[in-house]
Amino acid sequence: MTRADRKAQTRARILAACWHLIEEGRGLDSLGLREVARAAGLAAPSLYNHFGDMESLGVALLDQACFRFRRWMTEGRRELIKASPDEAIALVVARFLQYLEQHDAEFRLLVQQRTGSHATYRRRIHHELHLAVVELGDDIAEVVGRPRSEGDVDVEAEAMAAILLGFGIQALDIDKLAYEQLQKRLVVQLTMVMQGARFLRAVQDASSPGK
Amino acid sequence: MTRADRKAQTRARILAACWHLIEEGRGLDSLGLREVARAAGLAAPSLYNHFGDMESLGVALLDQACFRFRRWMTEGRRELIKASPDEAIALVVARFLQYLEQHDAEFRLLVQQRTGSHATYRRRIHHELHLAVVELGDDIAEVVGRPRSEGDVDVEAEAMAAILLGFGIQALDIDKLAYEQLQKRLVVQLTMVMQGARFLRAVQDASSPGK
DNA sequence: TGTACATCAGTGAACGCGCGTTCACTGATGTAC
DNA sequence: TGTACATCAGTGAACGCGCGTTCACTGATGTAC
Repeated sequence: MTRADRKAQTRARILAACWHLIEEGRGLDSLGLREVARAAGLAAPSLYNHFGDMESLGVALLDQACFRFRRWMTEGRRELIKASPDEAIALVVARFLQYLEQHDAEFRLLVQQRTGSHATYRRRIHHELHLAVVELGDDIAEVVGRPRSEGDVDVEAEAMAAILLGFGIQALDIDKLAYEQLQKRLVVQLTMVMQGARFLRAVQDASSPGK
Repeated sequence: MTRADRKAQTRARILAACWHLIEEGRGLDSLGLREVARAAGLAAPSLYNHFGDMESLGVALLDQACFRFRRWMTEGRRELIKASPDEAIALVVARFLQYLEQHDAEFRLLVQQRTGSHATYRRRIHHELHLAVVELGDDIAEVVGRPRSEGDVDVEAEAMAAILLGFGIQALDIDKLAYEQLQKRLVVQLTMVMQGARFLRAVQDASSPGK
């Protein structure tokens, strides 16, 4: 095993140690250098061989979280675009719920830092969420069989994303019973957006007929 | 001026100093005891005459923020319940935008701590937001002229609240131009929810006719 | 293949600093008689 | 109203602690000849 391999391995061990701490409920802001080093089985100064400072460690963690989130949501796209509108909502919800169950620490980190004190982190997350919204908009355009004219599907996708995020944030703090009730409401709320968007498109078509 | 008055005054000065720091972009987690004392013109240990520890200072700040938010949103209710559905959305949006412009530091604190590491803070904020959602649900029930049966207006209100909060969070980080574009989308998104909810009520009435 | 040298991941000790909190004390305000 | 005492908001000094970061150093790995 080459030296570069060992280094990459140590770096991965550091990040894994961070995720372990985060899964125990810690936030990015409260992760201490020595604490991370200890959890990774290293002396404190060794971290500087892998990250210039604590901030770039934070960036690395957020990049991981963003990447995994988007990959997770895009992996379901193939089934999505074949579905009917109602099925599509069920698919998106199911996929998102799975994500929350399997990656709740990452999700918590994302929504925490989305409103955190660190502008660099915030911007990165906003950017990634925006990309996710656009992709969801693409899928909606497919499902309803429309070209994505004037970005109006993005408006619909953004509303759905806000509802999904709001649900996820609430889900971080509730027990299983409340969770299942909330879940039913989530589907209803997304259906409201979908039906409302359909209504608005119909109104728009009526006012400017013949394309 | 009595001694109790002086004490209350000092307490208010401490809280005001905190808000001043928060308005400069600071978060609750990074507010230091000495820093707050300095900003309030006090020696550090004096804070302990007013707050048992830093956590209860945080609670006091969040209580202020929650109280002002709810008061702000409920003060507009009188006009709201006389409005038509479309007017109602415009009124809610206008009121919320005013709140954001005039209390953006408080709003930032609320959404930060809603997902923060401090469970006490989170629960308090969830509770207050839930009350605000219920009140919005009451107003919706008035506007659409329905009894609030089975809490379905709450589902609608919750969706709208999620969209409003999502907007507010994005608004914390964008320039004026993007803000105005986002604002138009906000109205459209809330309209989607409203129309979608109306559609779902119609479906429900059709499937169980005669009450 | 063997040797001399360069690289560099990891280390232990130390830096200055601010953290939240405690303590004994001061002195003005309030209270009892 | 005057006096003796109690209360208590505010203070300066000190507590132990962990923070992020720097530095000179070690020793194994990699490289050039």
